Amino acid sequence: MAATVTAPAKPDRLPGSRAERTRETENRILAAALDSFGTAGYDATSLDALAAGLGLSKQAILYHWPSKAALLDAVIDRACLDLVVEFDGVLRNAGEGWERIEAIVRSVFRVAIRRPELLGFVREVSRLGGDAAARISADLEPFVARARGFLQREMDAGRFRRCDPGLLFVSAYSAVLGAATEVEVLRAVGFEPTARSTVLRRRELLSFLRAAIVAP
Amino acid sequence: MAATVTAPAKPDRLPGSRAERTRETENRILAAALDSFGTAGYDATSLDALAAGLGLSKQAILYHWPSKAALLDAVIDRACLDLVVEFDGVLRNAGEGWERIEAIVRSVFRVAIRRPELLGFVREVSRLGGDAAARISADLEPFVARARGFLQREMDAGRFRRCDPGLLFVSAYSAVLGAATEVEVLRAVGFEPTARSTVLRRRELLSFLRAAIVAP
DNA sequence: GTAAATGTTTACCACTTGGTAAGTGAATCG
DNA sequence: CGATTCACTTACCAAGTGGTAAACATTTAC
Repeated sequence: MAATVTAPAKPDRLPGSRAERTRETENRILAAALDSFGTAGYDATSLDALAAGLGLSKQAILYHWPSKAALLDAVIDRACLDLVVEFDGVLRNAGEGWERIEAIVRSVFRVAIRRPELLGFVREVSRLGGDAAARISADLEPFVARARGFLQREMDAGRFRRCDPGLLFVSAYSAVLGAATEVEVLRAVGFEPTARSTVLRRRELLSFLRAAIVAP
Repeated sequence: MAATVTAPAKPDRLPGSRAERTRETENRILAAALDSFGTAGYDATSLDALAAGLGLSKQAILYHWPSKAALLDAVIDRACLDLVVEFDGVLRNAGEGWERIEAIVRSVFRVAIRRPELLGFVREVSRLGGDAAARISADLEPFVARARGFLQREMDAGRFRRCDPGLLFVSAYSAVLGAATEVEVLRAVGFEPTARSTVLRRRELLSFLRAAIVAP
């Protein structure tokens, strides 16, 4: 199962200092790798295909990272940074209680539309298990801890139905990620992944979550 | 990313007619393939490793199925058969309304404990996309249709909160499969996948779903 | 009992994989 | 300007990959 990697052609001559151009190349490699790992999968992505899609040779990639596994680690860190930045920004401007969950769900769906490979990548890494999964867990741990604390406080305040915050988190996480990414299952129940149906899904998911979470 | 396949050693001499032994061999191959596809993944499973784990040569597998993709198709059909048999049996003895959902969720968790590779395999196939995903969709379509019909009837009867049955199905499907299989995420929120914690998870998930689904 | 069908093995192949070694032209630095 | 570091390329390799061809032993059929 091989993947063909497409990416914007390499700009013949980049402006900027040497260090800047290097960083730019690394960014392009990370972006292409994230895309391919997140859609085709890690195993199905060869360094050759990745490099070819960038107009580079495989060894150019292995110059910046010593191995494919090291590249994966770098992509994980980058992806988590993107996610945390996105969510932090959203949460900073979000209200209280249920509104915060609504804001996060909207944010996840926005990511699912604009950068679907990012969510696919999270799935893929947790599927791979091992060191990679441990790394992504560690990267996202602060965010997870924050979410749990939030849920706990809301329960204590009587606004959310009382239950185990960790398990509530997992249930909500799965439901959100599933509704946002399980294209095949959605197709099976008759939903083509169009923008219109995505809006519908988001609304349904929100009322589903609201019923499940908010105290009656 | 390679997988080592372990399986019960090949019995030196099987009793029964030739046809029976052939069927037995095919069953062993299907079981080992399901296991490895479902845990290590399709790409990470080589026919050589699969065969070696069974005490066979790769060509023995390619005798029964002409290609790795054909083997995958056969495994899909087998896995879906197992699932449908399991769920049909459960539903035949289940009550009405919410009890049916509770019965199914218990059933999924039972599968998650006794045959975790089976749920992992469903995930893996839907991740692979393409023909394989289309096949599993087709195989499970009757079951999905039945579930949707059930949800619709319950809504019409006023027992379930009214919403789109297809999207409710996806949300519940994701939440259940996630709680049952997202080991890494569970670990991240502090749950080691022990039998005890699984029981706890099931209970929490049921109250989560009940709150989300049953009409107030 | 012999011939044919069947399930399996050994041998092999073209191709891809991640990774190493060595070379090269350009930017940077003294 | 010359030396050196840097970012990369070409050449190569050993280990696997799925798959083919042909030989082989055992059942089964006649």
